[in-house]
Order: sequence, then C-alpha cells, then structure tokens
Amino acid sequence: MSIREEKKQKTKQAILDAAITLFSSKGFDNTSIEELAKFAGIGKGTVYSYFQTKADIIHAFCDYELEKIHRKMMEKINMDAPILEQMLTIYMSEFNHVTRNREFGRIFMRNAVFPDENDVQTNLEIDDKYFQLFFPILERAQKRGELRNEIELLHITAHFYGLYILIVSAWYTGRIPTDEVASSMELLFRQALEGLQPNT
Amino acid sequence: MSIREEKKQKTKQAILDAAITLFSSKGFDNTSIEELAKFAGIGKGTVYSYFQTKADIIHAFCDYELEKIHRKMMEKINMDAPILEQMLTIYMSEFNHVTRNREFGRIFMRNAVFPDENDVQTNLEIDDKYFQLFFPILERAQKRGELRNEIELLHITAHFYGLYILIVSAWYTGRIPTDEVASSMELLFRQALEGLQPNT
DNA sequence: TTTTATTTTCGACCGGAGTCAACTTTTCCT
DNA sequence: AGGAAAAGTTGACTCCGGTCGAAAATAAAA
Repeated sequence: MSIREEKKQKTKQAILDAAITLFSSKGFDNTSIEELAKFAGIGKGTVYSYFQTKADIIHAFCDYELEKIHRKMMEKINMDAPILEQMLTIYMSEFNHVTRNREFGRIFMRNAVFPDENDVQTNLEIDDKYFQLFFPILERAQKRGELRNEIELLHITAHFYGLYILIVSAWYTGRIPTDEVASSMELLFRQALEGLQPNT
Repeated sequence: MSIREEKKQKTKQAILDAAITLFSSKGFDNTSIEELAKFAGIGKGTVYSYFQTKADIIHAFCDYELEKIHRKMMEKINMDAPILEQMLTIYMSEFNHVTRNREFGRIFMRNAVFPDENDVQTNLEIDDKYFQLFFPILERAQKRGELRNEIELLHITAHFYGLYILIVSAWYTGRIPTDEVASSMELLFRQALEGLQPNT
C-alpha cells in the first residue's frame, strides 16, 4: 500500500475514533467539528474530505457496526428454531446494539426510517441486506408450516419490523423501560404471529 | 382581550403563515429565520420568543393541523363500521395530511417516532390524545366481537400504528408509490387483524 | 535529481441558527 | 394623568457547519 493510502486509512480511523470518544462523552450536538478535528490531530477542512456532513460520520460508524452485527447474527441464528425465537434473537440484538449509545441510535433510526432525500439510495441497499438475512429464515419457517405460504415474505417482514420500530420508539419516549423491552417485544411478536401462522 | 394578547395572537399567526408560505415554496432548509421574520414583518429575535427552534415552528404547525384532523375524524368516523374500515379511514386521512408537504411530514414523523430529549413530554401528551381517539373505537369493536377481549387496547393500537409508520417510511423511500399506499395499508392491516380477531 | 502533475491538507471565510442586553410598548398603581 | 413595573421587540453578536482556494505532500515524468 502506498504512503498515501496508508495515511488516508489512518486519518479516517482517527476521525471515527475521535467521533466515538467525543460524541459519547459530550453528545453529538455539543461536539463541534473543529474540536473533533483537533482531537484527531487534523485540520477542520480535512474532516470534510472524508465525510460529507457531520451526520455522515455517525452513519458511517453505524453502517460499519451494522455490518458486524449482521455477520454475528448469521452465525448465532439457529435456522430451525421456532420463528418467534429467531425474530426475537435478531431484533433484540439489533436493539441492544442500536441503543448502546442513545444519541447514535436516535440519529441512526431517524435516518433509517425516514431518510433524507440524499440517503434514500443507501437506505434501500441496507434494506436489501436485511431481506437477504430474513428471507431464508422466513422461507424455512413457511416450509415447516409455522407461517402461511400465501403471505409474501416482504409482508411478514413488515409486521415484525413495524413492531420493532414501535418498540424502539416507545423506549425513546420512556414508555418502555430497558428491562421490559424483551418481554414487550415477545408479547407483540407473538400476537402478530397469530395472524401469520396457519389456522389451527 | 387586551391589546397585548391580541398582538401576540396576530404575531404568532403571522409567523405561522410566513412559515407555511416560505417553507412550502422554498423548502425548510432554504428559508432563513431572518427572511421569515422579514416576511412576517417582525424582527428575527421575536421569532424566538414565540418558538424555541426553527423546527418548533413546523411542529407547532403540525400539531395545530393534527388537532384539526382529529376533530374532523371524530365526526367522520362511524363507530359501528367494521374495525378494518375505521382504521383505514383514520390512518389514510392521517397519511394524506402528514405527507401533504414532503418536508413537513418527514420532520414531523421523525420527531413523533424518535423525539428529541426535550420533546418527549410533548410527545407523550400527543400520544394520549391518540389513545383517547382510538380506545373507544377499539373497545366497541371488542364488544361487537371483532377483536379479542383479552388483548390490551394499547397493544392493538401498537400493531396498527407500527404498520402505519412502516408504510410512511416505505413511501419516503419510494418503495410504495402514492397511489398504492391505500391498498398496501389495507393488505397489511387485514393481515394484522387476523391475529387480533377471535378464532373462527 | 529536478521538474511537473496530482492529490491531500488546511484554516480563513461565509451564511444561518440561536442569544442577549438595550430599547419600546403596554399595563398597573397612585 | 404620570411614573414605575412588567412584558415584548430588536438586531448586533456568537458559534458552528460547511466551502474554497491556496499551500503542502506525494507521485509521475523528465
């Protein structure tokens, strides 16, 4: 690797590291780009040759982390476990991850659910990755007879994802305290499943 | 009403009017507070004695509109219609309203679902209003035997609201075009209902 | 090695959100 | 009415996100 590329790699990581440190300790809004640059040992303008906006820094971090979590989940998941259990595993680990830092999570979720015009494309790609994760699991559950065959996989995903968003939302408003998230999710997922499984 | 109160009323309305005009024609980000103030015939600082932040101006507008829509819906709603029909009426009219202006809607939804720390309290109050709208409707549907009695009203609301958020999200990402929103909503609501209604 | 081309870094600068202390208007009190 | 207190208005000011052109660093060519 050339001197140039090596330096770039280092600088980008320095920015990300500084961001994690400062955003976590002082909050996103209370950390200025200039301060962040100084902390990373570079000039203010340089930050903007690596990231287009301040929020992009967080997005980059979140995307990177999301990648990690997806890989982990793929390993952890037992494709033959009951579908409820699998959905809970996936969404709870996602929840724990996204809300590890309150502010990161809010910015990430806001943009994931109601993205800026500019981020729409990126978002669709991220969603596709989700579908690649979910579809095999759901298909398998359909074959096992846990889910009705005539319901599209996309729609099944919608039911769970919608409830997931709502739970995260309820957590942010304080309506569901952290230690009740898992049980709330289970209850709602179970109810949703009633409508998705074959009639008994 | 005293001179003072009358003036305040007028000024506040002038700000709101200016906001609607300018935000709609030039967009939220491309309209500066100074410009807005000039348009409303007041000083910049005055804007901030009526609204804490720029986004607050939109929130105030949305809240006001929401109030209106709630009142209208209460009149329009036929409490004895099938629950599916009622939910569709409510959420479609909400959708049409919120997305009337793309930018308003995004800001509104972002803050409604993942509110800032400061807005949490306000949000809880808005939610309460929703519950007051929904609970009588759902209770009635339970009594008619359209919804299972042992499911809490709050949870029933969650299923529909979660799907609603998701549909708005899908509209913002372009996954659901405007003219398919109604049919998508009906499909998902119907599926959710399967799990919420008594076993046949 | 020297010169030229390309890429990266940088901080002065710009525009806009939000603050604040001085100022104006309205209300209250005598 | 006259004057004091309270409430409301204001634009200069601060701070910060983002831009830009000039300077430094690296790579390529001579």
